[in-house]
Amino acid sequence: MSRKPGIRDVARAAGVSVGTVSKVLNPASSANIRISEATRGKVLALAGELNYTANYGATLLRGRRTGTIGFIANLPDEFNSPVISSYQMRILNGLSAAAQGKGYQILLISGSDYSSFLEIKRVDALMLINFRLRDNQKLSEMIGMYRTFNERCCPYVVINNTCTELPVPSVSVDNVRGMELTAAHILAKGYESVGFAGEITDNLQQHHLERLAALRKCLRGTGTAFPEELCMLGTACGIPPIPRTGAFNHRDGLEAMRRLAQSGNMPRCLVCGNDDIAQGVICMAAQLGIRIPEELAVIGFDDQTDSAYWNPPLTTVHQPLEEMGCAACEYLFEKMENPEAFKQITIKPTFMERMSG
Amino acid sequence: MSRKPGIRDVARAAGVSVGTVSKVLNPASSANIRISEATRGKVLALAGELNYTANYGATLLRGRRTGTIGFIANLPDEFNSPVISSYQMRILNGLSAAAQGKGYQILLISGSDYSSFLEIKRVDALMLINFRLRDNQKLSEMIGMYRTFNERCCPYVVINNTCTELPVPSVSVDNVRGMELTAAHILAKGYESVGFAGEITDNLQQHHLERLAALRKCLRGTGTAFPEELCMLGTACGIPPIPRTGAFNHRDGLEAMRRLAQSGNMPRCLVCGNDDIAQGVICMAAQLGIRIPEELAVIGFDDQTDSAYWNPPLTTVHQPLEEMGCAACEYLFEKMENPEAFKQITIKPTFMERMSG
DNA sequence: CTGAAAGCGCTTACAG
DNA sequence: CTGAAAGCGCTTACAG
Repeated sequence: MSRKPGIRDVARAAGVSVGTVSKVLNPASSANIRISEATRGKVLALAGELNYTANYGATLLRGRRTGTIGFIANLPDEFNSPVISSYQMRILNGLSAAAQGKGYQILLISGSDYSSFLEIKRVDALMLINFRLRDNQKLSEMIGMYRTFNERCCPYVVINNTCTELPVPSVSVDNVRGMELTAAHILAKGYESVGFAGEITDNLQQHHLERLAALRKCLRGTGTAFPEELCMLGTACGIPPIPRTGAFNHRDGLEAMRRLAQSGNMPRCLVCGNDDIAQGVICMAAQLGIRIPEELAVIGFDDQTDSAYWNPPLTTVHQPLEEMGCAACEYLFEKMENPEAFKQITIKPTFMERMSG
Repeated sequence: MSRKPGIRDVARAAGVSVGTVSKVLNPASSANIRISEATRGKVLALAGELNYTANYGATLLRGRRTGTIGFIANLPDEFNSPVISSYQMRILNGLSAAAQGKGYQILLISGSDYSSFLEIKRVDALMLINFRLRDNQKLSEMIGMYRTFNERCCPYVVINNTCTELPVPSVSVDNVRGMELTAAHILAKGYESVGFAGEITDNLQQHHLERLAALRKCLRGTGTAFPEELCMLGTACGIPPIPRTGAFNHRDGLEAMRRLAQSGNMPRCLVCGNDDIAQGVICMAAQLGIRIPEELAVIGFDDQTDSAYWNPPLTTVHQPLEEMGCAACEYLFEKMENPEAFKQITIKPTFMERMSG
């Protein structure tokens, strides 16, 4: 129950000054300072014996390294939920693995004033996941923050973002490439008609829009039918908006599938905005007695950790989120060394052909 | 690019002393101190204008609140992976929601020396997820740590743990209750024979063992067959151990199902140690042409966030992990107020009847 | 090679 | 009601 030992306890026990103890324990910052082996040994031994570890607050106040990276786990207000899903988790896992190697820990930041964490020196760097919605209420606020970060050379990085207003250090998946792979697969399989299932909501994620546009471009002139009425996303498709629950989209897939079946105009292949939607689609198809892949091919996007074990195993575009988290973390470390470093990293997805399409 | 303003900048701008600024900005700790409205207003205005926020290191060094809760995300060495899965994520989401209300953030701690984070005052409290394996190499180490924590009245809490050696503050799911609900369902459905699919490995999780034992007890004397040879877990079942990949168990389900089918001795109902295993089981059943639930009923445990959207939607025991994370967090807050507080909370699971069994 | 001392940016008794 | 001053536990020039 005794107080945790401080540096002066170690100093007293070793019969040296606190300054000497500090020098022994921080060899890096006192590289040009020589300490006798005898003293060093004594101090190290006593520090170990007393189980001494430096007070975090004092270290912070003097040094500059917090040893922590901030991870912004917030979802947009529209999502109406504090819950993070497997998408963020996979990025987090990549970040975590890279950070661990350098002795860094992750601070999960919630609340809106992210930038203050950097300012008050509670974290050394910031990783933000950007859910870009078609209509982003907070865009100007975010841009202001990015601008300040850029001016001050703050180490930050944004995952899956593109920002036309100013250059933002980022790690992003190549949506166009993902759709090229998907289109190539569709053509190889010879599916004669294609539909798309995205988020059924007014303010959907830009990613779904980008993927749809890229797929449309790839399929143009190939003879594959890809009509507007087979694209179930947004609100123009006639399905009432589906309230967001966290970062989950299963219900969007359920409803898209139901509507498609009702319409009697079913594509041969349904490309989904993400795996969640594909899961909803498959679930509803089973209820409706539509066989996958014999009657309907289903293709996802993301490749969640368990997509290979679905019934049927999902054919999908693998978004290497773990790698992306890892690459983002390495960029952050580089930026801490060299504040001028600026990168926009694009990661190529791969195509996972499995059973669903 | 100018330096971040400090308390003395605010003091200078407002024409008062730093002490006064501090008092204005920390009304709680200076409750019995009166400050004139004029001064207060001036200080507040200037602080806002300069965008002042207290330096974290200095605050820590003086105060005692770090405003952060440590979350131990480590998996046992056997898991051979730094990856956290949706199980931990759900607990984290519960913790996060509760912490947010009090302005606390979560520090994801990896590495082995958790206790030092508490000692050096880098976190105010610690939440540990305990993966209890049948043979826990680190048990004595953990017990030593728990003992120290208990002696010092440290705020810590363990999720899903029971420790016979000493009392540990905890939040745990009631496995027995979960199996009572499962058995009641089996009897109501009239399934004449039952099997069990758990982890196929030497050193499996205690939870699977407990659930199996509880189910056995519940089914005894009911006329429902529950023979040893239909229990696919551990290594006695004859399946070669399946290497762990993170916290995922899909392959265990795959193999259990394959073996059961090969043996020609298929139960009418297969209870699974968790949802991952159930997913593997369903996936393999589909490949083998075994219809669920007509030929084989499958029941899981956990109720993952997407289990309701599986094909078929999974009948499973809902483990309220979010609530558990939340309850654990509230206990932690209580413990910070009152170091003597000691709780062992048991949470009752509920049964989710869906389509798979 | 080692120690005494200043100071990081705050908070908090203690005076007035 | 406000200020001057000590001190939280370290690190780091600066002497010696």
